[in-house]
Amino acid sequence: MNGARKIERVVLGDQVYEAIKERILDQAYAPGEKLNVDGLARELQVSSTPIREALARLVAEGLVKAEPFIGFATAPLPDRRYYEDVYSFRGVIEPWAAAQAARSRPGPDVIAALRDEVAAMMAGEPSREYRSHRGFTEADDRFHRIILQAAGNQVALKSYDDLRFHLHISRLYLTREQDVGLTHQEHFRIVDALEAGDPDAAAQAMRLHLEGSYERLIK
Amino acid sequence: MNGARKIERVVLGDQVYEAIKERILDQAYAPGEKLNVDGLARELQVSSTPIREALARLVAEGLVKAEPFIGFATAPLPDRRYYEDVYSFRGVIEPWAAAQAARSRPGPDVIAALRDEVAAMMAGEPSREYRSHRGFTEADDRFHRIILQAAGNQVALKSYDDLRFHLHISRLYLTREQDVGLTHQEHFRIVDALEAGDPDAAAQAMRLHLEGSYERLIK
DNA sequence: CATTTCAAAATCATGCACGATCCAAGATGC
DNA sequence: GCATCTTGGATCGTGCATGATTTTGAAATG
Repeated sequence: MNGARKIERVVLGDQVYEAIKERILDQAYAPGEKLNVDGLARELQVSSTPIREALARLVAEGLVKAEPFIGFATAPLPDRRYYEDVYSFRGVIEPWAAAQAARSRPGPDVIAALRDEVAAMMAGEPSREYRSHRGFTEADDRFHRIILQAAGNQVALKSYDDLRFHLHISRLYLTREQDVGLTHQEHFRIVDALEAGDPDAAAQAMRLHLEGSYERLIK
Repeated sequence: MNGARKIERVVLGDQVYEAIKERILDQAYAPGEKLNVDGLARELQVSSTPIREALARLVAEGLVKAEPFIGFATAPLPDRRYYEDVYSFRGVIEPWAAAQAARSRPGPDVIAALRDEVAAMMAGEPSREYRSHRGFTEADDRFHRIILQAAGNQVALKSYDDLRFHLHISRLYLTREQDVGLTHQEHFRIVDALEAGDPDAAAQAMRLHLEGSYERLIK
């Protein structure tokens, strides 16, 4: 027929979910801060049911913790050990994904999308202001996600998505000015290897990038 | 003070969650079957609120799909492509995890636990009956999980847990009598390599086991 | 006077019943 | 036979009741 636009049926719970999620990612709440259901209901002008549904979903995503008969609270800031584990895990998955992506000979659209994200990261003004940091980390996030997507393994992609939000929170705090240049170089090498369709080079470039990221994170 | 026993706080939503989850894993519902909220509420003698909360959690775990204003339904049976992706992913994570576990020199308690699970799989009578198949797959599941745990990476462990339920469903259907012996041999080799603390042998044994599992699954 | 104890009230999470809204299917009309 | 309308049934959201938790505040003790 035609490319009919889908009538987006809006469920209240979804909107509440997005609203609360954005607040958490924006650091509007301190880590571990208690989330009052009735209070959120009043603030967002809805009943408590959609709030609870949204919070339940956030619990499943790991952004919120729930204690029976006590309530919800934002997830505590992960400890150093957790970041170790995250980067070990990424150090296994992402080089493999980069190799898979290179093997599948990514089309020019994928390469262009990756270069766009790198450009977006470079376009961010060197500033300590919050917004630009957020733009940087979001572009970096999308960069890595595009590669996972190009690898064509939906299970790996989903497992990466589960980590994204946690990383996002930490990276908001930890992006440093002097490290930006190194990050760009590493990203360029990855894109080049993907464009060349060289699996080994792509895996190696990704490995170096993640090791570099981790070094910059923990120092 | 003392080793006070924890007062198990019972939230209705948790019990409903466990009840529905067990039903799904027991194949009480066909894949894709619609889940009526009011019906479940009547069956389980509770209101619709705990039902919806439980279903929301199951949606987040991927066992249930939700469509706005239409309702909940059990997740459709994954297609062949999905299993391909799962085993590719496991083929990356689990050999690495086995190597990590071997490197950390697992204690005799871990080795004993692994041998227990292998014994549990062998103890299952050769039968087509449902219960024994279930026992087999659950022991196999625990076997792999113990190794992920011994690797000491909580991120990898969580990502494996996300796959378990889906695998559980498929394996219920697909365990074959003549394949059991091969599985045992592969498991033994893995345990031996772990006990010897040989990372390369452990990774290789795990790789062979997963390749074998996949071959047996798709034929 | 400072500190602990204990009870009562306020606060909040949880569960339930009801009304509103929306989708699906059968009936009606042309 | 096809389009439209209506009815049935289910989902979604609200308000309220209940029970658990936490805090407040006053009395009692060292």
